[in-house]
Amino acid sequence: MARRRQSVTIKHVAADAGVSLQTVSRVINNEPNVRPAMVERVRESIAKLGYVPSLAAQRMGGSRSYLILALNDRDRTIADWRARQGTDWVDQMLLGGMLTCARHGYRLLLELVDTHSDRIERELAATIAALQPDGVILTPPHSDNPVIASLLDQHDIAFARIGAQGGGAGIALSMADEAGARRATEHLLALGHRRIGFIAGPDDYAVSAQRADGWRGAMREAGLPYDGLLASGDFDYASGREATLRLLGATVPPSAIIASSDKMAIGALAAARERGLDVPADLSLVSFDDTPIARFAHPPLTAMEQPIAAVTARAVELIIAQLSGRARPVAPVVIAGELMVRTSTAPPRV
Amino acid sequence: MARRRQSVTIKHVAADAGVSLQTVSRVINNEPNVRPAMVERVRESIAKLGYVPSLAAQRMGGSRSYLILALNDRDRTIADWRARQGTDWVDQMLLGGMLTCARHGYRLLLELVDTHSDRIERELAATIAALQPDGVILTPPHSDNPVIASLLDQHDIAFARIGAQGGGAGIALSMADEAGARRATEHLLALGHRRIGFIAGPDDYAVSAQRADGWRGAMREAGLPYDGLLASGDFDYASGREATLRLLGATVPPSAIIASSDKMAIGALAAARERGLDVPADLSLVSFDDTPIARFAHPPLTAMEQPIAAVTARAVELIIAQLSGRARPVAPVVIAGELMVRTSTAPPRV
DNA sequence: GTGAAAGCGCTAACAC
DNA sequence: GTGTTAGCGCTTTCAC
Repeated sequence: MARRRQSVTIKHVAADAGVSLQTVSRVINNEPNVRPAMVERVRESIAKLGYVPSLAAQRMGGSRSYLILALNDRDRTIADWRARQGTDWVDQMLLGGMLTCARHGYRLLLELVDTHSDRIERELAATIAALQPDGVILTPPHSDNPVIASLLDQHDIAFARIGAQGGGAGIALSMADEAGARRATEHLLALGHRRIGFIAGPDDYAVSAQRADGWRGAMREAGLPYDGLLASGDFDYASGREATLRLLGATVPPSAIIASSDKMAIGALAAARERGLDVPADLSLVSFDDTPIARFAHPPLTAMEQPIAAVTARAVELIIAQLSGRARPVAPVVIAGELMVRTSTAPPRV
Repeated sequence: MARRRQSVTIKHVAADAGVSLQTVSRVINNEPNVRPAMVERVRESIAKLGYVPSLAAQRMGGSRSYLILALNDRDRTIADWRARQGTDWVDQMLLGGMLTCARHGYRLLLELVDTHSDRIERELAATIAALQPDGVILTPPHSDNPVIASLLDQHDIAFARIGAQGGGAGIALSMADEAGARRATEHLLALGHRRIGFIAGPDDYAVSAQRADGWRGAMREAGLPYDGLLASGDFDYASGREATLRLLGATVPPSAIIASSDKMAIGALAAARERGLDVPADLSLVSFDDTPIARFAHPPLTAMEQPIAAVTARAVELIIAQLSGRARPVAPVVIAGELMVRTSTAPPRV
């Protein structure tokens, strides 16, 4: 294999414009100390020759790689891809992240890492060594993993934690999960529901507790009891179905249920059907995430949207801002989703 | 910003193992001319120090970047992401491509490029200059773009063309579109249909013609006419609906329709409903792609699967094989999808 | 089989 | 303001 060389390098541009390499470098990086006339001349040469700097060389010379990693849980991501159920978390991240990166001359690279493994530290260290990313975006459940956070901090890599509470290193970005659950609960309360069940997600996801807190808070404020109305699952279909069967088996079953994921809500729908209950006439259902599956369900599910694209876009912007020397926000950045009201919710039977 | 340096470099390993840089390099790259004992010693040092070579430095020194680009159409991809209809082409590419790349020490990077633009050449040249990928995977409609092919060829970059016919540079990989359309048609013929309509895709996609040919071939072999049974769309919902209304407006309308995409099939479903037709009782429907939307439709659609993950995985393997000096396959590599029979197809009314 | 030297394309540090 | 110098971490070439 022949040595693959750049066809047009900074040298060619420097020669063409009759300046030094350094001046060209300064123009490329929008650095000060270049006369406008020079800038102009260099820009012309760049355009004429079609010069584009090599990412690898930029990384080698300087401190930047122009690479931002989107770290997702390997098992869950692959399982979602294989299942082909329309889970579009990754797509929404790419939508928000790639486009925003591109606007700033960065690239977003998706990386899958094994959460539950004790090898995670070694795995991530290897990725960092190989890629030398300028920034990393952590998604649940990685967002709340202290091992990852301290490793990134050690390496002095800017990082964002999506769905995380504030505190600790990194930029915390929240999708207002507690408020969202509150909003969902209030929607049901407004419809006249009094017994509202809640299916929480797994404990290793911080958002699980946040959502449950929102529901509890809204119930409390409405002066309603919530004992025996909480069940929990693992975000997947089967667990949603089972949790629903448990809730419906109570002596006074709920007239509405909020599930912490679309998939659990679909499981809840199935459970309701098994029990001969009509949704929404006998049981109202609200889900979280608003992935395509929620829209395609019958009936279409009322769902709390997760503004993943917007959050990822913001995460990229904040990382790049931090790279440019601006301070990272201390308080968590909150980007709330909307409640998409569809036909799985209705007033309870009287 | 402080200069970001590698924590463990080839130098550290060389020092630890008491050998030269070159010997370490040889071990990393599995090159000959190193005694087994040396290999062993170097491997131990690598493991002990947790050394991982820097991609950027590997690219700078040698000929490889260990990067493979997956080139997708920008507008269509973004539109699909925004629509959130469960289109999972990108996900399936990542599933097949990322995992296979990882297995060989490569990374897959998704890149969106504007197809229709005349700037495509410049845009792609810039991407090549910046990233210096070792390989590129072209997806429709890029697969059939001669400008892209010749540019990659010039730069001596290995590339695969998914959904392309053979001939020309690059590795052609086909999902057996003609055979698939034939298979879909035969399925309907076996059910007893005689008038089978076909909604083709847009002309700039080579697969459009291939699929139409498969349908025509099967009809011809069955001794059936197909005049007035062909309509065409742009792969999207509205065009599928309109094409169906046209086909159903004929004096002797079809009893079955094959749509060249899931979205057009959903449009066809809507059109049938508008005309008061029941699917499958009055009209059988088969779609192409088998994205999640086909499964979630009512009734679930019989669909020709596109084995995108498998094809992408194969494309990565062939590109890496070519990089290692093996010859690229001359004939197109064919990976056929299966016909997923669901409840949108049934015998015609007698 | 192994090592020393040169260079990939770029930027940081420093001189002017 | 601008140019010069010295690397970054690796592979290639060529000598031994």
